[in-house]
Amino acid sequence: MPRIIKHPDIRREELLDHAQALFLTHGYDKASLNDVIAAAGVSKGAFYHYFASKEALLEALAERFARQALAGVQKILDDPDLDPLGRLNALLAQSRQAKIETAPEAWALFETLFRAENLVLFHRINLAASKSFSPILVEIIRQGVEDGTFRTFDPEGVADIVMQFGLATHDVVAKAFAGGSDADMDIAIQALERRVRLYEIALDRILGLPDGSIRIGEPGYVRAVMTARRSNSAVGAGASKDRGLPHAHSRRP
Amino acid sequence: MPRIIKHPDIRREELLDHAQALFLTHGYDKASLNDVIAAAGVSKGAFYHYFASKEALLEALAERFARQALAGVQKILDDPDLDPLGRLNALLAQSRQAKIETAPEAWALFETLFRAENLVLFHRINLAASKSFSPILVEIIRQGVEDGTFRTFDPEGVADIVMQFGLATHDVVAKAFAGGSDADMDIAIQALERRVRLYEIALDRILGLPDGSIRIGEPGYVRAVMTARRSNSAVGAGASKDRGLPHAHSRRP
DNA sequence: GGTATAATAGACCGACGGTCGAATTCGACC
DNA sequence: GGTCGAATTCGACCGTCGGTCTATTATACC
Repeated sequence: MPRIIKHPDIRREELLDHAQALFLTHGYDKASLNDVIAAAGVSKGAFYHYFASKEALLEALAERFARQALAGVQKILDDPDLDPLGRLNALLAQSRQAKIETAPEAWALFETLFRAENLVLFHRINLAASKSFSPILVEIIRQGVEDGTFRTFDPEGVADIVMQFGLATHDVVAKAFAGGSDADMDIAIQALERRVRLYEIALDRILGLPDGSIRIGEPGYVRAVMTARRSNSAVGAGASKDRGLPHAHSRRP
Repeated sequence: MPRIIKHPDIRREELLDHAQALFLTHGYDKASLNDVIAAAGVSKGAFYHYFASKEALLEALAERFARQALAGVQKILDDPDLDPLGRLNALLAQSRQAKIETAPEAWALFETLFRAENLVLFHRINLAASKSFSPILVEIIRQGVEDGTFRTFDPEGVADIVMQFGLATHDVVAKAFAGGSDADMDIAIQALERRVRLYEIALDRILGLPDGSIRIGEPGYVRAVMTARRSNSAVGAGASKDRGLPHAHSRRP
């Protein structure tokens, strides 16, 4: 076996890239370390030179996600023309945008794999993301309270609720995909639109705003997301039961 | 090894009991099947006679939890004298009561173990519990909307939010315990009381009720819970780093 | 008492995450 | 350009894991 040496940062990023792809498509638990190093074309020793454990790899991946997410909203945070409500709305809109664009691998194999297997992965990502976003949201809400836009006594608590709603949306979408037929799909889409509207109004009221102030997404955006994904997965994944892991040996179900 | 035969239902419950204790104290992932069968005094063969897999054991455990929780609120559901708001409040009060009383093992070893390791376990329990409780909450809210007590267009969504708040409280409590010193503790308690009040008001407003209608817990209940737990754990668990699993062999960290 | 079936035991399996010492390459300094 | 220590890479190896399998014993029923 020829020995290949790359710049440490490159190797590390490569490992993260392949790990991300495998974790998203097959789940953290089911994608083995051997899968990851095989995909990355690297030996065990090399892997453990960069990461202390499989867990540490997960941690690093979650951090990278959070960092990217934070970078994605930097423009909104820096915009001096936005008032707190405008900033909050921009943030929510960006967050839904990110849900569509990032991690297309996950969406591609959504129906069979999403829920149970990616639990751990998403929890870690959300944990890291929350840690980054919580202070930002808190500051926005605090400013809004100060200038009289928002009325609440607990900015931290409201920030948590905002993030909860974000996660819950993700959950509900996942549940809808798990459903199945196209007829179910249509019902699910309507339920989701309704849910988004509910979250908007709930936030309005929690923040003491007139109904209709908070806008998570334009009407119809759920349908746009879901139909887009559906056609993607029809092309890429098909109905194959084969998980297609790069294993030398088969694995029992 | 002498051969012991017990009534099947007894064995099954015993296995669930020991699994529950081990899963709660050490986490689903870190408590191995060998740990479980050693604690229960049963062979591998016997275990796999009752459960198809470790995963199935987790599933059964979650279902048992959900069943017990449901039984715990049956009186509230059957009470014909309660109006929707009274029933919802009674349910929320009972839920917080249950959080204190059930699973004392978990509370006893809270600070070191709770969060990361029980992720999977709690997710399954919550999944099972949600499946049981969701229709109940939906029906209560639906009735409240019908008789004009509540004002919302999405009972299912509101029910989800109620359950989310329940989970979030659990999360926030966990985070507080992870803290440490008694000084932190006091700050954490105040933060929690504030959070509970926020959830109350948030639900009031989401349901279109006057502020102060929803009562999750009397003022001071958070402190009561946390100080009670603290003295328990001081007696039972101490500061030992030894995890005390019934292993024949040591396990690397 | 025989016999089918449920229950139990535990040796065994392949895969897993992780460790380790040896081998190779790189960068800095002379 | 030779030398040397650190960084990097390799892959055989380890103990444990969840799970399978065969054998054996208890139980229920005829």
